[in-house]
Amino acid sequence: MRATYEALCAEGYSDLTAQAIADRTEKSKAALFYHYDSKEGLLAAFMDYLLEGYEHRVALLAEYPPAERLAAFVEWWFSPASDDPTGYHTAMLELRARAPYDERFREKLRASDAALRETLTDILEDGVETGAFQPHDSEAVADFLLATLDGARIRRFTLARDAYSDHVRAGVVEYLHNYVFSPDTTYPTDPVTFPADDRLTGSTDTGDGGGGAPSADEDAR
Amino acid sequence: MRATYEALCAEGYSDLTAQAIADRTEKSKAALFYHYDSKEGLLAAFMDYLLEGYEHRVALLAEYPPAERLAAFVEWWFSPASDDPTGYHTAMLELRARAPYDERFREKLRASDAALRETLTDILEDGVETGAFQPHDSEAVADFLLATLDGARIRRFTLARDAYSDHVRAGVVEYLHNYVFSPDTTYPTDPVTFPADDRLTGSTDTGDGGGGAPSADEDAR
Amino acid sequence: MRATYEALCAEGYSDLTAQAIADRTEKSKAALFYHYDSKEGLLAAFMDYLLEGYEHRVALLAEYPPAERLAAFVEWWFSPASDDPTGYHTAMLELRARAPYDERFREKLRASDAALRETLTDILEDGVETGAFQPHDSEAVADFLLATLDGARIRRFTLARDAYSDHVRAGVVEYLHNYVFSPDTTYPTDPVTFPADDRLTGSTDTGDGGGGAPSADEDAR
Amino acid sequence: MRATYEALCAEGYSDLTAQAIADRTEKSKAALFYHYDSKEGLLAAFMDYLLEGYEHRVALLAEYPPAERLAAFVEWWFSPASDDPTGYHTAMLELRARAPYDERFREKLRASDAALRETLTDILEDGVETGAFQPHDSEAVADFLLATLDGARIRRFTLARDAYSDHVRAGVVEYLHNYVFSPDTTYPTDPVTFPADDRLTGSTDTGDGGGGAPSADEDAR
DNA sequence: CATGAATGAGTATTCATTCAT
DNA sequence: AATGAATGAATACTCATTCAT
Repeated sequence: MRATYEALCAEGYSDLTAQAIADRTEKSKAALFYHYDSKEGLLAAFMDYLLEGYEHRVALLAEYPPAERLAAFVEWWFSPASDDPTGYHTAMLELRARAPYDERFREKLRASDAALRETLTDILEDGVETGAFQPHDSEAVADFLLATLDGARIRRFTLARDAYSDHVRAGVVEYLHNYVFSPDTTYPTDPVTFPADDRLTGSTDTGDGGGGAPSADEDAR
Repeated sequence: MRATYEALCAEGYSDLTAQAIADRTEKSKAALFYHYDSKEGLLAAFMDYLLEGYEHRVALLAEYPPAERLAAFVEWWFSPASDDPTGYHTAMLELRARAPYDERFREKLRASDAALRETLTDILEDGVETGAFQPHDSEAVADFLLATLDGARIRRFTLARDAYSDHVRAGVVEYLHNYVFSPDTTYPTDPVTFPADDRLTGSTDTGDGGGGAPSADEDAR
Repeated sequence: MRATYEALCAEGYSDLTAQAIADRTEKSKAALFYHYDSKEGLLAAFMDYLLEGYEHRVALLAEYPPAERLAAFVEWWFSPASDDPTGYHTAMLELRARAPYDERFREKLRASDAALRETLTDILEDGVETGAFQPHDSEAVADFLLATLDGARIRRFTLARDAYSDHVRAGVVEYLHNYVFSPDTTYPTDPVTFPADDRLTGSTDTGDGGGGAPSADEDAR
Repeated sequence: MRATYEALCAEGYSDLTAQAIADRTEKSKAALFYHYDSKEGLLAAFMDYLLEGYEHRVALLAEYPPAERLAAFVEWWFSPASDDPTGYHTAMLELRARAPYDERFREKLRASDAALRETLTDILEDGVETGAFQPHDSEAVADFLLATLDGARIRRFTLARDAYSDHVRAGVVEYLHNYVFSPDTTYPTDPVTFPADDRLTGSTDTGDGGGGAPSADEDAR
């Protein structure tokens, strides 16, 4: 899985070869095909692996108050990828772009999207319950936020124009204050960091989160 | 160019072969390489072609009042692609995803993005001038809107979940009323249609707009 | 051996993989190589196994009168394979075709051929002794008959033209009457059935013959 | 076609690789796939090529009297292959053995078989007309003869026991005298040689026939 | 005995690109 | 300007065989 991750970052999806993955392993290319039925099968497994990781990481935030969690989630999309900024997200974008042609990927992508939406709606509903958020249609808000955050991230790394991000972040914060937060709730200036997937990053630790290379595609890695 | 468009729609970017393009031409594959230095060069030319088309089409809207133009622009992103919904957008997304690996594409993409932003800021500033819009930071608004619209479209066709779009559109309209429109401006219920690129669609004409398969990537086709 | 037989029927010789054989076993593929030095070695053993079976089955006919045995032998070649008509014979034909390239197979094939010829010459000589057959060169007759019968069977299943068989059978019967049978001997209308190899068929028994899927290649299975 | 022939002789069918064919060409392996859609397609074309050759060669015999032609045909099956005795026939046998698995081959094989049968029935009927042959069922005789001749040839080269051939030939001649020839017709001692396919043999010439490597499978090369 | 894991050496096929004509 | 033919370099996937356990 890790070799797959690294190869994906380095080569991108469409240039990804079985050899490139094997090269990042101690095993041979043939070993890959012994364990997975095909390159696609391997990638499907990889997507499952990412999703599992995402769900685990989200769970780590459960204790925090809704506003804090929401901010952590939002900031996560804007955080500069540490290791391989373009690499991973680009690869993931290619993968998303291939989904329409591949049944298997489409499913995985949907599952990841569902996970992201659920994360958001959970937070939003929690907030309403605790009174931190005003009553609202959590599904609608989640969809709007995801579109904006997803679009912002994609644009950031495909256009390599970090400047855009500030405008979008400001817009999002404003939106939240206007439609989501209760009058006395404010957007946390320095929220918890959304935990990174430390199975993929060279050496992370932390317990409170860690920086990592946050990001969430439909794949919600 | 048209053959390229069709091949791209039919095969997707990563499956696109020089042969597939030539097959949609009266000439041979070798002729492609006589006129373009490489497959990438051909695609770069195609992106230029799209951009030209976009600029021409935007110009057609110049006469309309700002609110009308803004609504036309917004709706354009949500319009269901008539001909080949997935095909074209998917291909374009793949292409965008490849940009980080290709200098040439990156440039084209930036140019397209600039064109889109300029379209928006032009409209926004026009609106402020005519009083239809309240004073605001047009660059910030443009960036926020583009992120949201782009994200919404990408998510629509990669996840094939049309439902999302309504939530996003509603959010955008709300946003416009809150931050852009003057108190007495309202979002046009049935705005002009953003003109389609009739060089690529079977046979369009119109002057007022035409239906077409609107869409605008960073590529602003 | 049985797994080998089944795999051979199902896959044909040239598509036969060690895995396919192992799959029809309770053991692993590696176990195959523990017991046999190579795939070819396994097949060589299989050919021995077939030959043994053949010899055992021929012995069961010893009691019958020569004309009866001869007819049983002849009819055997024309009998429609019950289970897997094409499968087995085809596989065997492939195997025979590979013989020229493999010393080991060639030997086995010769042994099988020798067994077949001996069966025939035994019958023919018995018949001369008992007076049922006229004096003749049993070796020559055996060779002629085997060529005809072998050719007929091969043509039947490679061309899938059952019609041919009747012409050949008629020709053979005529030949026998002319050159082999004594004036008062006639070709038995309903001779004993040549015994099938009940180690390979689902569950046969019989002593008097049994139906089975008779056939005899040079391999004389 | 010639490279295919040579590769087939040298490697056999199941070991036949595209590379092996290309190696016998001045072109590259890729060139093979430029001209043929697949290895199988190439072989299918090869079989057509053989059939064409066969038909052309048969035509060359048209002038000879029936008995002469019949003997030429019969002897052809017994003629020792000059160039590559085992090679070619073996390869063809493998190919025949693969036919049950391949629609395309099956068709070609049937066509070849039909050509062989027609050759025989034509000769037989001609003979009856000219009075050289007694009246008989030419289809039945053709089927019987083909089975015997085909079986004889297959057995000869898979068992490498030339001795058998004499017995079979004698049987065939006897059969012909008994069932086909008119009382005053005799089997020509030294008939015309069935023409070889000089497109495949290194350097043939002759006009009367030439020795070549006669043989006729269902493939009737 | 048995096996899960692993692999080296293939194999057909693809494709952007070239080039003689 | 155009092309049919050709190709080198890849690429996913296969398989008989090995081996540590």
